[in-house]
Amino acid sequence: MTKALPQFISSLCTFHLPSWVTVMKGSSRNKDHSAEGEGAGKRPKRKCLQWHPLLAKNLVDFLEEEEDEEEEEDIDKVQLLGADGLEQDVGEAEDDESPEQRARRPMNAFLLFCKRHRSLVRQKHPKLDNRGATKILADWWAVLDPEEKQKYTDMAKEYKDAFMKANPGYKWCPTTNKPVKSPTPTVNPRKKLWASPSDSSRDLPSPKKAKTEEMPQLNFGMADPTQMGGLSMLLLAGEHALGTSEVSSSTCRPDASESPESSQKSPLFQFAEISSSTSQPDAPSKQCQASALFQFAEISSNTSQLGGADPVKRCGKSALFQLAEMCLASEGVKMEESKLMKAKESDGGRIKELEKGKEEREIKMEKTDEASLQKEAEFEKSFGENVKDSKELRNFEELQMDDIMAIKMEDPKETKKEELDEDQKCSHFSDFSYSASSKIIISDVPSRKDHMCHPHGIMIIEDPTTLNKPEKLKKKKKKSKMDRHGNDKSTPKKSGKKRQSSESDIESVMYTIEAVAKGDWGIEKLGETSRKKARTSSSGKGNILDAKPPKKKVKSREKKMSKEKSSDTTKESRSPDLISISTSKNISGVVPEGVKAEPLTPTEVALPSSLSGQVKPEDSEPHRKIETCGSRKSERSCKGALYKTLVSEGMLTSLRANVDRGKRSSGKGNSSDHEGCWNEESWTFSQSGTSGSKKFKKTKLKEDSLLGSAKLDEEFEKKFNSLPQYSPVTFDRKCVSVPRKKKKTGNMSSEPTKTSKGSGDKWSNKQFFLDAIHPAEAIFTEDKNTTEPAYKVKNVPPIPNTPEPTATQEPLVGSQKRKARKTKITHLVRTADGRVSPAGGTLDDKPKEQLHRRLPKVTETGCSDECTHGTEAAETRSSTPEMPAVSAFFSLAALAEVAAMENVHRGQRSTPLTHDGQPKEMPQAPVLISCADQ
DNA sequence: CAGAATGAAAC
DNA sequence: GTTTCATTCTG
Repeated sequence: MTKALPQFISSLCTFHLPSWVTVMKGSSRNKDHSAEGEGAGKRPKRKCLQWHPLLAKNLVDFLEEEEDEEEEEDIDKVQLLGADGLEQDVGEAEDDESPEQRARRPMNAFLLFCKRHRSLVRQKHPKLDNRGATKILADWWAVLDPEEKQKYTDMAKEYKDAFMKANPGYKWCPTTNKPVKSPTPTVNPRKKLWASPSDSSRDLPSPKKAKTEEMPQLNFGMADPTQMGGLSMLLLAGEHALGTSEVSSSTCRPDASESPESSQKSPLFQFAEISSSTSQPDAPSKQCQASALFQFAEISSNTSQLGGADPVKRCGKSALFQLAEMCLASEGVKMEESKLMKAKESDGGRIKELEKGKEEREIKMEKTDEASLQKEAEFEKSFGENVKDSKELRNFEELQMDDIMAIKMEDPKETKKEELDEDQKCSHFSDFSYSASSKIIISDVPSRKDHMCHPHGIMIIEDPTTLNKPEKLKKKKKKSKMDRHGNDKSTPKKSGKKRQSSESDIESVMYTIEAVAKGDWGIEKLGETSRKKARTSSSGKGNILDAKPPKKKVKSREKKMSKEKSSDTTKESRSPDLISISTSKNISGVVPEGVKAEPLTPTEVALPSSLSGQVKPEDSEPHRKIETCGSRKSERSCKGALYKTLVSEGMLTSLRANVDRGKRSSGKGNSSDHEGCWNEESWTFSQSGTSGSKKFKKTKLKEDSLLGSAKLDEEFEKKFNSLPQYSPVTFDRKCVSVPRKKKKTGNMSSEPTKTSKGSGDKWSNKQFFLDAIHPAEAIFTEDKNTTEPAYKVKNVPPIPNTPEPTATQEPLVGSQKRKARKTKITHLVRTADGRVSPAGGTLDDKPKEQLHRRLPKVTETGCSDECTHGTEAAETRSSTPEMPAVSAFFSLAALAEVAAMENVHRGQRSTPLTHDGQPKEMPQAPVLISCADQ
């Protein structure tokens, strides 16, 4: 059972929203979903948070129920489930179910590495089975640069520490005692759940925890408020969501504020602490921890349980939640802004940016006031109505969510109507979104600097290289911006600043966005952007692509809104970027004058909506609806918007997931093109993470977006994502002579097959290709190919690794025996193939030496997605910087993916692989272009 | 479900 | 020193 459940869960996770949605509809069935979503038919994998016991449980419950009733009112079920799950999680957390739930022991460095690179390996060697892949991974690991390795080791340690904190009593494995899981512990003090705060809290006191060392360090106390940024943001968001009451005081963060010590600790720690600390307060604490799915469920359920639900909301991670918040955002905007301001200030955010942000804020504020007032009024009304309908929904968010859900549930008709409504909604949304965007911008800027906010963004925080980000952004947007600039210049105030420095670029972008936002907000000004969008969209052939982009935009906007509040999920992060991008694109693409403020008429506003609507026939009507938008419709529209957003997102997530999976599957099976493309993409995504900034990988993104999983989870993921991912090429290179064979492990005798396989692989192809190009140092070049630009730089930092490290590394420890044995053997083999290294001794000397050259991180390769942008991104690359821009990339990447997907479906693919190593880029690029330009 | 890998913990 | 188990999935 347990296993099955986990997979199931995992599958859900993968699908996330989409799956959810489907489920909602009733189609569902996990398995089926997997099939659908995955397309390739791969198994659902569970990426999500397997290790999260709670999640598992919840999910399971959730799933089960869904399965059972599926169609019925999801909400109800969800509620039930949610309630159960939550309660259990929270309350029971500890003993809880014991067996299955026991937290999984934290992964060690190698496992992390494997997790992160397995996909790559698989891509490279589609034919290999996991075992083979594992072997290769082991080879890579062996070759991996000490420094790089250290990263993983550190991460593992951190992870472990956090884990331990969360589950003080956790015992790894009772070696002999198998009962470890539930039984032994009787109550098991250790729940192992990351999230379960209660547990931790409880556990902490009593237990000494396995390792005192860790314990002492970690105090429950929260990090400093300032540093807490992210958390504070979350909290705020949550509060905001809840009642929006006076969060201001909370800025610092409600409960857990305490130990400053933790401040320095890694986010994971903090989260752990927080979670633990939170646990005490109440049930609410769980919220955070609750899995995204769970949250969703709850939300969908309407928050049937007010109390229980609340907590969840706070987390606000879930996309839905955020979306809901978006709607509410209008209200909260002011509040948030003030908060943000505080937070930012406290953080000591950027001066310039802050200033700008302030200015913007002010502007917003003004406009916002007006717009917000109206909107608020509408929303309130809608909410009120909804409340009635929905019953007891306290939170607007919940309400909205419910509505959405309900909508989905209700009927196709409804959906259609909603769609229509959406148009109206769109108009509203556009406004909101704009406002949101403006806010977002602000928040983003500071956030980057700060550390905080975005859950994912956190990663970014640390990196000082905010500059890089800007650069990336610049580059990415430059194109569009370039155009804009001309226009923008015309824009008032800030124009001067914008360009001046790289930062200025970002700023400029922001600016443009803001300007747009302003325009939107200020009805007076009218959304220039909206117009633009409309045009763009209109201009768009109305093709699917076109249609999607608009959606995305909408989403992004919405997300932005949400961000403000929650500033959480990766999605959000993306969305902002996307938004910005989209906006920029739009702007550029659209009329230059747009910026200039021409009053938008409602109709125009409608246009965007129409865009979205284009897909459907009803587009024409939007205008009318706009009029109606007033009360209910606004709400409905909102819902619809949310719904769409969700769907779209879900689509994205699913697409990504598919892509990921698809790569594998496809890779195996067929089209090299796709594979290449996908692979690269995946890389890219992963790559972005490398820098340490948070990059989102597809998977993670997926996860994040949908789940908004527990903070810890998120943190973990973020961190995990941040871990550098190396391109296979690198390894190959490192290994070069030796390596490949190694990989094959079987090598001589056994497995030529692998090699042969490898050759077959895309990668191999690429490599070959690369090799051809740059025989000697293909590696770097390879990267280049993929990403072209940046790699080198990274690589450059050559590290003089001396052979020593190798030797030093060698020190086998622990399981060394096995290792030694195996390794020796392996090595021998390897040596045989390539060079002979001392059989016994340092096996890897050679490889290591080679390795020493650092592996270029794959990071940027992903950029390729966006082609144009890609290069830019690559630039960012070099130092594993924070890659703030990454998010943007990501978003772009996501878009690209989607586009690619579509293209694929269409069959348009540009010739993929044919080109050098850029297969993926190629295809994507066109797509992007289309999207962007159009 | 076994199994490939590594690492860490618990015996 | 040995045994478990963590992740990932194919066969």
